[in-house]
Amino acid sequence: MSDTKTLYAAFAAKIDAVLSALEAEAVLPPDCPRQNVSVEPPRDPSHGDLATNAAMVLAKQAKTNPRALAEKIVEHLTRDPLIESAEIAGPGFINLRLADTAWLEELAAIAKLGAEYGRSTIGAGKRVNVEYVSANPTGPMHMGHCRGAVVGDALASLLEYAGHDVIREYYVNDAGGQVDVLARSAFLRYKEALGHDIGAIPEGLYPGDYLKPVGEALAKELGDRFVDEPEDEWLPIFRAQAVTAMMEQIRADLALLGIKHNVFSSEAALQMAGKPEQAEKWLREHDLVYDGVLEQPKGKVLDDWEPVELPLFRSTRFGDDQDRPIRKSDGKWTYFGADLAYHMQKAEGADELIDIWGADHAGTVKRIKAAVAALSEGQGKPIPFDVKLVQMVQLLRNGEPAKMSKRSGNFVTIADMVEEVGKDVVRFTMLTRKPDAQMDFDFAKVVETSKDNPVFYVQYAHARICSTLRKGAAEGLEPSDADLSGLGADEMALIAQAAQFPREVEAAAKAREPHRIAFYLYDLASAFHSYYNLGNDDAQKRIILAQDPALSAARLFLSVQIGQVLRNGLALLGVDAVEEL
RNA sequence: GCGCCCGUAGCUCAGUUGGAUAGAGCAUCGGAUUCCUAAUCCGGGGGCCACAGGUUCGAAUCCUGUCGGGCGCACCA
Repeated sequence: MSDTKTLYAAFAAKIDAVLSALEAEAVLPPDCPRQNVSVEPPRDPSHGDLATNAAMVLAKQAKTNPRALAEKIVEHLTRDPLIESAEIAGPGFINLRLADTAWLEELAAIAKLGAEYGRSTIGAGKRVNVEYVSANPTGPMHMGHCRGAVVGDALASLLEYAGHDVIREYYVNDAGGQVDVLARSAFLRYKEALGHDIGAIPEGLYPGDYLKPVGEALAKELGDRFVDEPEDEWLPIFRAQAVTAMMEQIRADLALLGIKHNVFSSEAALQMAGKPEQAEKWLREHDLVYDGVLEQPKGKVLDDWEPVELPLFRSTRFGDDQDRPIRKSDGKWTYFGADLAYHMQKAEGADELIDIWGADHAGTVKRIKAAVAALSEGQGKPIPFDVKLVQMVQLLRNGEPAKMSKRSGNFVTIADMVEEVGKDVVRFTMLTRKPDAQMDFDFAKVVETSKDNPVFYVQYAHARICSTLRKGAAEGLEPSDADLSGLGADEMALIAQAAQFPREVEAAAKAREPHRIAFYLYDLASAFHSYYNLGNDDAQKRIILAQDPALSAARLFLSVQIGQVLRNGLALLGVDAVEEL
């Protein structure tokens, strides 16, 4: 698809071609490494539209100084009609200024590609499994899950847009002790629904009201026959029912944020299928699991410490502090033991794995990465595996930290949040900082100063474009590219900003950092607002000019394309591109 | 005590994976609406990129150490 190659990629290719020509002329030695050669828009716009460091990087190999080499490169570049000027600056940068036709070609590309403008093929043929949220099915989604959910969803969309085949997966922890606690809590609510006085919810059980409907449903379905039965009789039934109910709740909560997974994997099913046993067997055969006794951790006093022999994974071989148990002393799997088998299961259906975890699990990254590396390499299919940590969100309400513990039953749910400030605000805010830095989310502040929220700024730019088009149509002016000759420097600058979108998509996808798209959209919106406001100082610069229909049509055409890029970016973030505010 | 993450304007944060004179928003000061949405725009002031070394043509970015904040540290998930 060379005809749809985006502008920055095309110019990078041109410079590459020049370097090849110089190799042919023996100015450069053959096959000299070029991976450090960059072609990017310079930070300072006065340096031109594009800059390359090629001369500085390659001067040594050419056995000359950067400026001398730069002159040779410039000589070639100036032959290109799309390059208006090429100047050598500073220590040896080559600054290029592009001809208007180059920008107008890009504008045409946006018009032609529409929603596909920005889509990349860098991930073609790669199937990536992104696992995110994976909250325990013990209650509604709360703010502690929110950031990882939004970041994971946006990352999945971004990778898809960059050409990957993406699996959006949720791991359901329906096999551990927490879901037994859930079942016991549901049992109490069941008795309550049948008219028994249950008093206060005992310490250690989930006190939240959200289990009341679950208890009522159980009472309706099962009647009173389990009320006086021993736990063994009812626990599996109550557990299954409660987990199902919680997962329905969680799916509904995620839907409020516009999040949908396509695979839900059950930990219980994984264990039923004997996957952890298979993994253990293989690990033991390769001396990666052995029976041993852990030492008491230093720096922490444990009253109830007892040395026990457990099957341990040799994670210390991979830089971990301690070897890690894969089974508990009762013979059941630890979370880690099941999790490593789960990762092997995911690896069977993907070329690459990404997990989005909360930073409170940072301490477990080494062991799981070690296990995946050991198993996948040992089984002949080394698999790239990345754990992205999202840092804690400190949620404040009226200046006071809000509790976010499920056990307390006193938490701010995602449903509350979306109802109060809206999906778009929640999503955009979570994506307007890099995920590995802590953030404060002051509830009251977001509500009060919502007009200062960047999401409105970007949406306003889009809405403004829509309203301008409506206004134009009312005056009989329609966007058209029939005559773009009236477009000048102001318009070219705006196109240049839009033209960066494909680069940003690729850079963000490579770095697995969806927040970059949010910042880019802010910049693009800002460029459009500036452009729009030129018309306030100089009436000739307004988009709609009744006395000049050709120029109006061209400017409206430009506006349509800017709106398109805004829509494409907002779609990646899962934020609506509204037509009116 | 150990491991991981972070430290950039008064505040909240970006910084194109090592590039040129470090940028936005809020706050502050000063301007722009008989005119396409002023939820916007233009301009001023504000910096030892926590600190100290190192790597190189070049460091906020990479390495080492120190200080400060967060998270975690047996068979909980």
